[in-house]
Amino acid sequence: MEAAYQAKGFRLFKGDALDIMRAMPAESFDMVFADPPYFLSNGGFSVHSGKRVSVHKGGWDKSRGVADDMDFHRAWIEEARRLLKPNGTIWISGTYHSIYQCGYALQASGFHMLNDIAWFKPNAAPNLSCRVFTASHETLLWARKDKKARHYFDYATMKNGDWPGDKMKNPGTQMRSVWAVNTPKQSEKTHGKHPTQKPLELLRRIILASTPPSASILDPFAGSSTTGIAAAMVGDRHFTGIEKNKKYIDLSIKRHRDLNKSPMPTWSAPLSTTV
Amino acid sequence: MEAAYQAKGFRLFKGDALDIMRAMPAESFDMVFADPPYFLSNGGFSVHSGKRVSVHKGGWDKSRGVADDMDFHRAWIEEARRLLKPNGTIWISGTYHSIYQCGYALQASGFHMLNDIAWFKPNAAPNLSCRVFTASHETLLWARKDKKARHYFDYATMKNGDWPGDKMKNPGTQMRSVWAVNTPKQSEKTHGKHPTQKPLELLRRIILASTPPSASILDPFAGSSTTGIAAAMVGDRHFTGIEKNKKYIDLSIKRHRDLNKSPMPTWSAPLSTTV
DNA sequence: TATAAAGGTGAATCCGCAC
DNA sequence: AGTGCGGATTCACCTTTAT
Repeated sequence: MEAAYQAKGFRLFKGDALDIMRAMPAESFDMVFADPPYFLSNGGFSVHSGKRVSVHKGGWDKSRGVADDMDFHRAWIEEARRLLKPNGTIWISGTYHSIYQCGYALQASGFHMLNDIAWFKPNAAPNLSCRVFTASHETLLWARKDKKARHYFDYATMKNGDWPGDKMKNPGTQMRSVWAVNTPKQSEKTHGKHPTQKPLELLRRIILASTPPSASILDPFAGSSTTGIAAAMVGDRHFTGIEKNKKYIDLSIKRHRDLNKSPMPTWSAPLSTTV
Repeated sequence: MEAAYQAKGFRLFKGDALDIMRAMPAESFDMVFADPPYFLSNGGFSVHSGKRVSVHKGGWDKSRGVADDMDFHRAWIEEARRLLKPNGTIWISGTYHSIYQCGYALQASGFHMLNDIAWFKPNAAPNLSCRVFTASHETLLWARKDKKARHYFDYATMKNGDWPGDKMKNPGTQMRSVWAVNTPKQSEKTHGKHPTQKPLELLRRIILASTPPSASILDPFAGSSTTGIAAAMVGDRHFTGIEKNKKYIDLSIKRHRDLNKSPMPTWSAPLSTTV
């Protein structure tokens, strides 16, 4: 299996997430960050793959769409579990369209939930229908491989670090399960934009919180590789991304090359290494 | 079936939620609010009921506890669905221990998710282990019976109403999916306290948002009946509560009688009826 | 200042099955 | 039968922050 792009601490594979994950050796990663696609079953996205085999044996879903989506989420989550080191952790982001399926699949496949995070987006778009509340947050799940495992958590950096723009974070107190982080500004979109692109600040926080230096990180639905860019900016992390769409592979490569043009890392080292 | 307590717009049934729900006629309620128990399967709480029959046919849960809990949630959620009027809605509250199972069961049984709300608790207890983020929010799911239904939503009151203490709510703008509401203060606990007692302010918001005047509301896990007390304070709502524990039935009755001692309702009528 | 908080960790203990 | 191991449970202790 050949990488579509390979650089120091940063490699990309082009293709189906499940196929490529299955070709990787077990227990390869310290952390997985995944922002899985949703609306698999109805018109919105056509991410159906011929390789998707139905493993859903419950049959009590009244909605075929929900059951199909659940098959998909169970499959990639179990594969991610195989690829994680014993003390590794997984992050999954999503809205209510997919996060309840992912959360249940996570717990059902043996993961032990550590936190669910409400990522509050102060600059989210208003609701136009005026029939529901304005969706202004997204959920992040954080879990370890099983109840007994010992995960990494940089408590000191989370508590004492600098978290620009987060009005919810009281300096010098514990970081809570609600984070206020704006969605990417125009300055982060100069290369073009993936539809669900995450802010670098969000990934910075996730990487610093849950991975030690030299950790290896997998993002099976990499998009424009915000996870990898954030890892490179934090420094001393090994990123592996999988992305099916050539356009986003190219965008990822461009973002990484542009990053390396500027010799100085954008972010300082984790606070905990100096305290 | 006889109510344990009956007053104007407020009645309580004592017993198992599933049993009592099954004895009620279909399409009886405009709204269901439920804060279901969790940790059903392990030692923490002994809420096991001999009546619980395993209907789980999937078998792909690696954890028996997760599968057992899922059986329970599926059963009461399907019963709640039967009891809802066609345009009725359901609210479910929970932490990550149960909310992903509830959310998936909701979607799998045909409900259409309207919102998930992150209820941020600014005064939540700190985390003692220092191994994870401080859990300071709870999730509320809001869904209607199916995709085609037409639900009630008091947009104007949510947008323009007075929401004391919520630093996230910008006056005169749409209400968002993140709410800041403190957990009950001592003044609300004078009668004693249910372990998961919700603040009246939270239920006030839920009732005003999702029920018109004269609506009938069911809370199958009523606890100390915060839902019913809030409904009485909002006014012109019919509350039905189910609670298994005599201690909380008694507490509920006491709260309701004390409320009626004060002749003036605590809250003014919904803003939208006067605007 | 004392208190409360549906807490998390990890070592010790207990239990049940395999050899 | 006795030993050994893995899995499940128990419990003392860790340490924080809003009120």
